[in-house]
Amino acid sequence: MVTARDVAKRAGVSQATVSYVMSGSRPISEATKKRVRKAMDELGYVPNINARSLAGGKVGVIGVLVHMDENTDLAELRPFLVVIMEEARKRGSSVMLVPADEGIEGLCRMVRQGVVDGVLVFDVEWHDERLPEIARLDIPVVLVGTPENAHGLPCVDVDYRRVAQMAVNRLAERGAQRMVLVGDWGRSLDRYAFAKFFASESRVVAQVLGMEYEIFIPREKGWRGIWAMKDELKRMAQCHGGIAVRTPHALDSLLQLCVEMQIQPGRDFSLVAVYVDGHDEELRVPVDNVDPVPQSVSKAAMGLLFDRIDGHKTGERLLVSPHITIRS
Amino acid sequence: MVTARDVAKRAGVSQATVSYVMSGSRPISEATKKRVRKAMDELGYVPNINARSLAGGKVGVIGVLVHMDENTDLAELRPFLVVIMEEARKRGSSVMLVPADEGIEGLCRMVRQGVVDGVLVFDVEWHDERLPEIARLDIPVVLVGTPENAHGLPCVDVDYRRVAQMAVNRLAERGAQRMVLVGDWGRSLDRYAFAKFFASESRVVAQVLGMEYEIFIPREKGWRGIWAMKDELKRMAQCHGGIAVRTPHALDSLLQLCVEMQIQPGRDFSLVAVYVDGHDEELRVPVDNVDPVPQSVSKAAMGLLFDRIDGHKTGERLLVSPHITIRS
DNA sequence: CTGTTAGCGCGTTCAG
DNA sequence: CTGAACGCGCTAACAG
Repeated sequence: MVTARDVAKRAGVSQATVSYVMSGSRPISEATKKRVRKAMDELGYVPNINARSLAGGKVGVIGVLVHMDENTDLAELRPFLVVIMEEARKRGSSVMLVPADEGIEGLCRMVRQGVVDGVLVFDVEWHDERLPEIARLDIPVVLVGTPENAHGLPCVDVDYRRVAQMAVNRLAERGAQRMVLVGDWGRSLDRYAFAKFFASESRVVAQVLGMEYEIFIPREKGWRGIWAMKDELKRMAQCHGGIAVRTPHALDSLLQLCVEMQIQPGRDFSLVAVYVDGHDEELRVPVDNVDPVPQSVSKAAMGLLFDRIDGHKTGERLLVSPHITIRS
Repeated sequence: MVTARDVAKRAGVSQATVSYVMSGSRPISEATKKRVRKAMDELGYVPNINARSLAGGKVGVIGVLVHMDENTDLAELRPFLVVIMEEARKRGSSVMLVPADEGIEGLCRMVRQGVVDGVLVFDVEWHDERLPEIARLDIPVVLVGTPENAHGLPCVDVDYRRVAQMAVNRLAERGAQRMVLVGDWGRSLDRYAFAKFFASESRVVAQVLGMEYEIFIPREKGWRGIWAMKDELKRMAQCHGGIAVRTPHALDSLLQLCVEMQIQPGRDFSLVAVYVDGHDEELRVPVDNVDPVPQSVSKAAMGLLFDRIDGHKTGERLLVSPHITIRS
């Protein structure tokens, strides 16, 4: 293993100088900097992360706390993860997945072991019992999502109110007098802020616009849950109502149901769904969508996290604007 | 931070003794062991991973090299990841995702930095140019997949030949005289061993059983690619042929096409798909499936990896048996 | 501007 | 069976 001492020897400086060249925490003359850099290159030097962290430096690892059980859809996590890893790499860090299913002991252990510089917390619930403990951890943390009480932790989320507004407005534009919101199986509306406020805000907007408003929560997982919407769908087709779908899975099933019932979204009723741009390629028909911009959300979250890690206490709360695409 | 020295002080022993109690690398009397353990619990002691690794121990981190770009389906990775993290946790390790899209420099850096004890390599291609370099890394590595030349690295994979045999046999059982293999968009058949051998072996089996054999590779992503099978599907319904589908995505689209064309799988033609048990809940109709048992594969891979990490050089190659479920 | 030195927390000798 | 002492590679405070 090539150590900093080897580099120092080769560059004819002290080992500490090598360290300062890397961290920049002390002014070093251009000449020596260049010599040291050259020596590093020639020897293929890579600083040992463990030694660095032991001596009080950064580890270069970001922890990402996520659910990983059978019911979670890792596909939804993908756009977040892609950006997170990209941003991490830009700053010379790596990403570590921390499963959240067995409580946060794992997280606590990792933090106390000194494996991570900071943590991004996903799947933050509206009433999230983990937060007090996480807040006590005393390392940089950013929540992705919105809890009722953040316990002083910074949050980043998509502006769920605007998501709802955009969706409902679109249905109204298309002339719907009546709308149904299709939720997600197995998750109570009150569990996550996004679902909660999407529902409440869309109800408000619908009311303001004089639309009838209904919520449909599938009682079963997958296709069967949506199948139960059959009658509702027929009704929507008769009155040319509007349907707002909150998850890609539900949308897929709904579209299948439409084919089966020979009902055509866009013609027989209006349809808006919340899904990430790009998912439309999987769809058989164009469906207007509000993109919850996971890329922007995670980018913002990483920005905040690295600010914290670097010692700057910046903003506490960030709401990212979604955007809508008309495809029908 | 609670250190081993603190524990030692409280237990009335030396720091070294604490270390020995943990590693078991030297016999310690039951009495002192108990005292030390108690002190650890009372203080909430967690050994510092960085110090441990610096002193020559393990880091407790497993790297997982995966593709993370727009085209990869993270959902397919989930069953693997779930088991990997479970197995890692059982052995007191954590899991680190290493993106493979920008080459393996990232991996090399991490290994030399000493961040990981071992690496699991996913998305191993048949001709994989990364392998020589990975082999030179000189840390425990296990490949998940099958390359033409493993460069001495151990591999774990599902027995793709048996997958093909099971699928084709099932179609034959159902009386199909003609079969079509539906592949995956955007990936050449020769890129991954699984696709390659699934195709070649199913062709062989079909031939032996006297079936006509055809391969269909979608030319476009998502729904549109499968749409092009329209005529073929009609033909299959006429002669009651069989279709074997290699990916869940293609299966979903195919089922939609069936609804649209009022063709019923199981009645009008026979259908077998490769998908993980559990995905059937998302399906509108029951479809026989060969489960490529990602759980078993990753469990085996982790077993091999930890053997390597612990210094035992065990088996070089492991093929895990798939299993078929008749649902129609 | 640079060199010297003292730890960081743990594993592992070597004396007892 | 135990305890003191050394060193892993690096950062940061202290001296020039």
